[in-house]
Amino acid sequence: MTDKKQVVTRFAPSPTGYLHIGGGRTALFSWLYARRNNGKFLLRIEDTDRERSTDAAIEAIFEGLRWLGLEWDGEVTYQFARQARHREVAEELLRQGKAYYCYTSPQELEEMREKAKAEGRPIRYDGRWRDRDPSEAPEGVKPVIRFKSPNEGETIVRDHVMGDVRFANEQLDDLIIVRSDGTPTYNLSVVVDDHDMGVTHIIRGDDHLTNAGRQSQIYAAMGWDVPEFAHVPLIHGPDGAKLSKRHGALGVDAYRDMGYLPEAMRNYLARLGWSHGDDEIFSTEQAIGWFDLDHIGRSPSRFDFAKLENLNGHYIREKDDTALADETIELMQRLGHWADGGNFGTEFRAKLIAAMSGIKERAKTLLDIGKGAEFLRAKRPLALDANAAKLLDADARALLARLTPTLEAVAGWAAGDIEAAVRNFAEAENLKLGKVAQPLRAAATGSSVSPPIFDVLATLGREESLGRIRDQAA
RNA sequence: GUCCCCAUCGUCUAGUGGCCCAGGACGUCGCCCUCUCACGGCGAAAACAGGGGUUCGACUCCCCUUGGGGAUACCA
Repeated sequence: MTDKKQVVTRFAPSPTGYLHIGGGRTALFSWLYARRNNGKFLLRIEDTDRERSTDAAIEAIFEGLRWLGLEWDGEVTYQFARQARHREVAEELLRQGKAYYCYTSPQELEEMREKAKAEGRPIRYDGRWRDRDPSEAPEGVKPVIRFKSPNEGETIVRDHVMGDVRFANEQLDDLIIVRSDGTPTYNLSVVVDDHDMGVTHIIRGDDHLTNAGRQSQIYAAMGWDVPEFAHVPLIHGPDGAKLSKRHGALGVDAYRDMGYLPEAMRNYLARLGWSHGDDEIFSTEQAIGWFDLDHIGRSPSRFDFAKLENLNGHYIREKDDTALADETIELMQRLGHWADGGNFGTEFRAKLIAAMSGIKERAKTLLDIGKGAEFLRAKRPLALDANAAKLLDADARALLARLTPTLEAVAGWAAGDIEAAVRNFAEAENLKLGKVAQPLRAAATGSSVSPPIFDVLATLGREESLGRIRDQAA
């Protein structure tokens, strides 16, 4: 017990679609656990289903992990490429009498299931070839190889999340480890790969919990050490049903496109199903320092956008203005929202950065920042939204006309200069500041909502500001 | 059908027999701040699924019921 092996975790997605949020979280947990223990975090692509695996999906998985900031160690392992090794193990099992050829046809299997179902008996293979002599093999039938699993006793999966899970061995039938076409199946491949890769801790979705029992038996048959297991409950949708593609399960790329920050995603995902006391907001470094398997919850959780948004808003407010500006421009352009030929030159970027502290204060996502920055891109004469139009009634326009000379006379154009002038004006007119500020805001931004109006005017610049105000004055 | 897992506010969760007539966070609702909206501050409503045990004492341990979820493939 003294020579503790280095911790090795892995993330093993099958490339049949984008990297969904549940996968992202398991990857995060595995990554955190490896980093926490100065171990390695490996990536294995389970591409043995040749029909459904695609290169695009593999790329999406890489992209998703990179965006989440989950760098894996070493080379990526492709399971399909290791077929020969998997078959080798199957043959070893065969040699040791721990596996056997089974000539049962799919039709027979089907009948077996029908019958079992009709009689209300458990649906599983009856082991008809388990002890039969190979000489009885029918002509021309390509056999599968089945694992000879113990019939008596029980298999215990010691799970860090679920505790000890016991399976009666009679429940576990002899599973196929090599198909009739000679290709190995999942349960064999995972065991061989995890063993060969030196994986010490398997952290994965709890839909694999029953597999863990079967896999434990294979480890035992080969005389290999069984790794530590941690089966994490799945994430459900807002309606409580399993988060699936039909249920609006989204790829991590979708979250990026919605303007969420990776640091916020990491924080949110870490907190979803895992806890460190009452801590809600913590950095990735803290998560690495704190992460453990014992505080992963056992019950499934639901994905809550409202909380993610709140967290994202927090990280946006914390983030550097320049970085935020650049990321927003990148996102808006990639999404085609700002592809209208509007200026994205250094001038716009500078204005965006200057206005950022005010804009990010009221943004929950990068998309919100984009929206909040519209007033910087707007061209005269400004289009007014409904609220702004309502604000700019005849009285307000007259007020702006009276205000204009005051503004023209402002010496500097810093927010403080403008504010002082406007406050004096309001006082002279015997008006509350709001009565002047709102029409001003409507004229300057075309909206009833914006960052503090004097900041807005300052970043807009003297000429542009006065122009916009004159446009609405009457 | 069979097997396995789960069950605290609407949601994420703290809680590992007495510190809990249950704490935090998001959301919701008030109030304050205020040039709008936000941010921020203060406050409120809001939960131990039900029933049996065990115990001097159960949110915490055991059993049952109910309700969710997962697995039962020559998919992974």
